[in-house]
Amino acid sequence: MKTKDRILNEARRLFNEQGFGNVTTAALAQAVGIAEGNLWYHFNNKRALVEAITLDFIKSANGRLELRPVDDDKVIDEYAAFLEAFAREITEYSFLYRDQADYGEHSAALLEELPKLYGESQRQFREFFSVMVRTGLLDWPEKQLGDLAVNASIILRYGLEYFREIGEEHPSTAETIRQIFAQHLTLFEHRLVPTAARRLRRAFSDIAAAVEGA
Amino acid sequence: MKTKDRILNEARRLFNEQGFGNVTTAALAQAVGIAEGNLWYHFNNKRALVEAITLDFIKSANGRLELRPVDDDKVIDEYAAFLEAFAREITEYSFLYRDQADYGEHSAALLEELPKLYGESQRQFREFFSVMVRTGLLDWPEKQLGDLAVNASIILRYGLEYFREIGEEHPSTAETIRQIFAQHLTLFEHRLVPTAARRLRRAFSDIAAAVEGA
DNA sequence: GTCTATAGCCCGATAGAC
DNA sequence: GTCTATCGGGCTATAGAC
Repeated sequence: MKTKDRILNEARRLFNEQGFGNVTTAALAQAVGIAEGNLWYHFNNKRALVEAITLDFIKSANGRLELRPVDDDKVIDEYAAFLEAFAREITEYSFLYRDQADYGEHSAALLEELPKLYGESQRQFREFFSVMVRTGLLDWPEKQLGDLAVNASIILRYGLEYFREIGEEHPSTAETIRQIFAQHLTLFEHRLVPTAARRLRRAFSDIAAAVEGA
Repeated sequence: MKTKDRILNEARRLFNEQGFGNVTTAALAQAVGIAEGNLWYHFNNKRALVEAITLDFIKSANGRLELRPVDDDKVIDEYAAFLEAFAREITEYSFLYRDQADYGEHSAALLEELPKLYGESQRQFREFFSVMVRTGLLDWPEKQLGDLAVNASIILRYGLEYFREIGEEHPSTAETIRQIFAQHLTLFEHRLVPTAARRLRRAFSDIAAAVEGA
């Protein structure tokens, strides 16, 4: 891999792990295995790292948004695949949201994209739920699917932080991911046909394993 | 107010607003209206500020935890009062959770207290829901009240951040508070008797107004 | 109890050799 | 494309006058 990409990967990893402000450029250079001055050959300043990672994030999010329900018979599997992509995205780019106060304003590219990303994301959740309702798997008033979509987003978006905060011991990240998926499922599991609920819970284990490998 | 208390209030306000790492002691001293060196007379170092604020937080949280349902006929009003206290606490001490990576380890006092605080907090939610179920206001399986309590905690704890992130324009903090209360209500509103739902929504407006004044 | 002056450190970033 | 050497600046914290 090119040095520039190694820097970006390591920066994203460290920012997520320790917070943007807590990662010194010296530590980043050391982690990459290059001299600190070499960073400034590839990027003008620390802020430019955020801009570059943001571009990757937008690409990743737009790819995830394309995961729509296409086959009614497989909506549960498709939903599970979508959740996996969503969880990956959240874990891989969490510092972009979390540390905004730290690195300052979002890049212009992200500011322009954000409202669309959030709006589309809500619509994406609603679409999956709609298909579940239409195929008789989920019993939920169409009018209230929007609220359910918001609640699901929040649980998935902040679940990792929540379980970290409450300090429960977890054997692995995979186990925590599985836990927030299970938690989001409790939002509507009581209105889901039992076979669908079981299939989702089974799918979550696979997702958790896949995310852990990342 | 004593200088020491003015420092603590201003520090908590600035930390919440800008993040612990982004508040320089020079800026804090200026905001309080004292010389920077004077800070180090009252506190040994920046970290000591966190310890002191933590003690206030523990006191506040333990006070909030005492809000239990006592009168079955007034459980909705009591629940609303509890939510108000919870929202205040979250907004007044949010940096303690959010910026932990920034200021390092929690104080020993908080580390010892945290598991109890979270456990009691879940029990508190469950108790209110239990009374609603017992008095026929809420139709929910007793077994699944724990999940509902977790979901409610997450929505209330991270709702402010979520609505800030998605960048929706809000006329005021009070309006956002009202919005996260309404959002958490959608978790169980469809199983709540209509009169109770209406009373809660009305109570939220009062809460929002009260929090705004803080 | 509050102030001024300043020490000492670490950070992000630059210059220039190779 | 990568390195070493170093700078200016902002930060936390100390010393000591008042």
